[in-house]
Amino acid sequence: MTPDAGHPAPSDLKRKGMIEHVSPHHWNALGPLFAERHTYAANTVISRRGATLDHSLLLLDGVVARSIPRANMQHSTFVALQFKGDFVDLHAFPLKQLDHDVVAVTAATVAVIQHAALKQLLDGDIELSRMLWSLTLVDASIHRHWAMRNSSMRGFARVANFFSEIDARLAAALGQQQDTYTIGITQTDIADATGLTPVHVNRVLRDLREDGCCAIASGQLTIMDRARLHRRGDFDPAYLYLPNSDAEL
Amino acid sequence: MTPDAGHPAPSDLKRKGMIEHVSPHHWNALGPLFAERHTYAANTVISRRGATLDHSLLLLDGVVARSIPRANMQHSTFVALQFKGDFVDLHAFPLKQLDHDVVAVTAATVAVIQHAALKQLLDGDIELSRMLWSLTLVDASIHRHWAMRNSSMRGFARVANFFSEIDARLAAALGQQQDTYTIGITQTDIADATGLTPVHVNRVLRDLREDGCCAIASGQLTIMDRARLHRRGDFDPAYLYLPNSDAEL
DNA sequence: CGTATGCTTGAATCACGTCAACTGATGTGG
DNA sequence: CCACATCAGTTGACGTGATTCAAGCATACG
Repeated sequence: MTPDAGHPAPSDLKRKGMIEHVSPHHWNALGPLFAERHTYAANTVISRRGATLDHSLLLLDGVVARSIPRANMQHSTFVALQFKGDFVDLHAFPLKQLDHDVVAVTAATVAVIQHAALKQLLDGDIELSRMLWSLTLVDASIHRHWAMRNSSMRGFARVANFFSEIDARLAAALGQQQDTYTIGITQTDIADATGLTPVHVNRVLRDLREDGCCAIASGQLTIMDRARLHRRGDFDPAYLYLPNSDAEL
Repeated sequence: MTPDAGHPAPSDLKRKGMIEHVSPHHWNALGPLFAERHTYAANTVISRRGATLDHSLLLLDGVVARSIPRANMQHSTFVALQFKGDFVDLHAFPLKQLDHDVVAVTAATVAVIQHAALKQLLDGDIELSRMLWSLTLVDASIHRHWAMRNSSMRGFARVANFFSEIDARLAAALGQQQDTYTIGITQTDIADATGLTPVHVNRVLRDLREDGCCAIASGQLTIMDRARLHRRGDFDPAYLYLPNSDAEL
């Protein structure tokens, strides 16, 4: 119960973003378990579908995608994007087996936690266990939203909604809303995430720009008119269960 | 540690389907907590998006959908389907707030567990907690697959893959693979689940029938050629993490 | 009976995919 | 340094998968 006492986490480990679902007190216990750091270049595979993992990753910087390769290969679909402060593959702790690839979309640095160490901590801490459970459930909620978005929204609204989500999540990760974010994703990445072709994404981006919603150039996302963007994308952030947010569902 | 001793669960509570992820031993403790039963008529709402729940449901019979209503209303998208043996909204235990509607697609009967009772049990049982965590993670894996399917597969393959999943999950729920299942869903339901229009679903169903894959009539799904269906739908069941399955990812 | 619901089909339209060519920026090796 | 390759982005022309609108036909039901 001693607040903010004990071993301080390494300086690069900020309790910012989705990880805030873990209370400061519990973070004191969890943070120090992230012993290693790793850096991956853009467009490299971090873990492969089917691999058995004995560790999980907390994303410190960059963008990581969970990607399901299609049978024909060549092309794969992103089923989730992770930003700083996100657990990338916490679900591998209970499940062990990955059902998707984990790839670094941009250069990315992660902190590694061994499942053995995590298990030891969680075995004695039912509250923290439930916080981490909740973290994976927020992921699931986002998955549901992605399924909805890519199933039932047309290109224009779809991409608008996608950028609305990125805006909201990056704002949470950085601690404040901004008008421009440096994310470094390409139009092909957006295509993989939205289920459109790169060519069509390009046209939709032009439409969004001309409509005054947002613009993206060389990996820089600029929100030109947030309210308008949300309207176009029919966006309601409730499903993100943002920490420190009093938004009602 | 006493195997299969203690309070027997009510006779309608079978440990069959996804709930098999809970070990028989733990099921002895969990089963009896499902005190009530409820029955819902087809096309009725069980819980609304945004509601705060103090209980969760185990589906005993029928089909239940998790549905995200679109802004225009009128139309909604299914982001998950639940069959017998599935927890419908276990994620409401840690999260409390629902991010989607829960609707009975066919007549459905559920068993109710109060979160208070569940918490009391889980606070003292870290193993069972982790099993239930895993259950929700399998849900998440299925969500990811739905996102992939509805994002990047064309109508024909999409519906073929959808039926492949239903086949595999119902086989697990019933304890054995069958060539025909009585599920009672309409073509409109299939449209909501696959992100196609009911008219197009109708045409795709004709194609699947004429191709010799499968047929669906008055709620009866008939698998005509499973291998062919899987090939057409590019189906690999690994993502379902089926209990008692030694399938590799 | 009439009305509602689910299924089926045709014709027109449109959103999106495909193919292809071209640009500009960056990088590399001879 | 230039020749060349590579990759992200852009745009045009064209084809097609899917939506939309519409009509018709069943079966079930009050």
